[in-house]
Amino acid sequence: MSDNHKQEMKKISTAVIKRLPRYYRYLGELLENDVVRISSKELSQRMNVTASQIRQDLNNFGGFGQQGYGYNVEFLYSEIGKILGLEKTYNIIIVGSGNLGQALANYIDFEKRGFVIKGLFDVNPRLIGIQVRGIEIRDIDQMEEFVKNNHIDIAVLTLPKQKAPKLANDLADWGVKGLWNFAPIDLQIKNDKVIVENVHLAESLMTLSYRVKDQLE
Amino acid sequence: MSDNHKQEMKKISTAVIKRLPRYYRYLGELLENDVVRISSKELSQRMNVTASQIRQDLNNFGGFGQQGYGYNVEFLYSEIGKILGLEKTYNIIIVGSGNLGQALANYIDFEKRGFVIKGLFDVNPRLIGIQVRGIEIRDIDQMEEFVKNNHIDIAVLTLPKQKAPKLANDLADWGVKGLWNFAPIDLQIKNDKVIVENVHLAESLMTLSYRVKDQLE
DNA sequence: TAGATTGTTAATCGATTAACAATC
DNA sequence: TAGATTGTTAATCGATTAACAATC
Repeated sequence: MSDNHKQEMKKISTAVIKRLPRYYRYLGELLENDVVRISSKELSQRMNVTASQIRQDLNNFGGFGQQGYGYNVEFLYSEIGKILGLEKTYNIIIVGSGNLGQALANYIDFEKRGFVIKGLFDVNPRLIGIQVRGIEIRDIDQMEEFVKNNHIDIAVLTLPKQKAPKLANDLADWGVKGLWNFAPIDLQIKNDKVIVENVHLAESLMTLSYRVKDQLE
Repeated sequence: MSDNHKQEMKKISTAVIKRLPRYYRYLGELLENDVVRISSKELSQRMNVTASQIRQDLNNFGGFGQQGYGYNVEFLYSEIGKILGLEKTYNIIIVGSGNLGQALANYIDFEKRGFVIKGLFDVNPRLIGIQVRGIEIRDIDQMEEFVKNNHIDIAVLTLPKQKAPKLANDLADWGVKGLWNFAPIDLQIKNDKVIVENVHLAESLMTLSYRVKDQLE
């Protein structure tokens, strides 16, 4: 409890939070390779960051290591998992069941981490009724009832940008806590408790072209 | 030329570069709405950033505005497009034609920006031969020849992480300049001229769960 | 105990914001 | 010309790195 309190006191910067999943990934790989302990120095060399940064980042959340020894891989992996909220289960719907929505629905890995896809929705009559991973694509008209009855925590928005703002606000009103937004737009949600995480693929590709353009023959 | 020189002198920070596509998006929307001019102040209010930051960011690349007037929307849009390399054409292949690869292949928007999908590849015999947007999925064995003959600039990696490191290095050897990597791994390419842009979807979802977890009932 | 390595404070570096002279 | 707004320098803020005492 007091630890939790501490967390809420000194606001963790987004820079730190965005590095946590990468630590988690490296620790998972070490775990798979039966590595028992690792020092910040060795991890920093593998990850190409400074040992200082690793220690600073972790100490935002508590002291997970031991002087003279380093960090126990299994313990640290599990602790970072908890920090990231991966010990919980999230009920998810996918809003927009086109190619990208279906691709995400098929990502088995998400389910492993506790993200459970409860429903898929679309407006397109040709998609409605189709099953993806055993889940039927439903008419978006049924979404309000579905969200309210199935305790949906997160909605994945894989739909055209025109439809995103209205639906995002509706979903927030219906009690959804997080939006994973793939539409190329900045959502303004009236309910300011709702968390939005954006994946702007087009923007990612543009930063690539920025760096590639001078290499072209 | 001297402008170009200037650019190469003072290294532009990645923070700036990652903001450019967002400016580009907002300017594109203004353009669609026939807005002719905009001041850094008004743009800053719409985008929820400081006017100072906008002016600083832009002045890394030159003076695109005019005192007392602001910025001409069409001109600035076009200039940022050039900075991002969007006036060029990039030949692309998609390596791994599962759900995500096919979803990206179907993204019409990329083609609009000059990213032209030339080929799709996979190891799975059940996928080979299928057409996506009129492009046949080929056996990955044919990829080397294809890359060398078709002047491929960018490869999209939508394949399992086990296969990514070897193929990434092969592609670099065959002359590919950029890798848009969706595999959950940090690629180490021997040829250090090759640019890697990562889209780690699982990590994005984890930063969402980090922020959502305390909101759960 | 001696050596290793953390947790944490202090120093540095870089990015953001503020201010304002230049100028359209 | 007067008002508006840029481009740019200076000030502030925050994030990263270095250093080291604490301690396993």
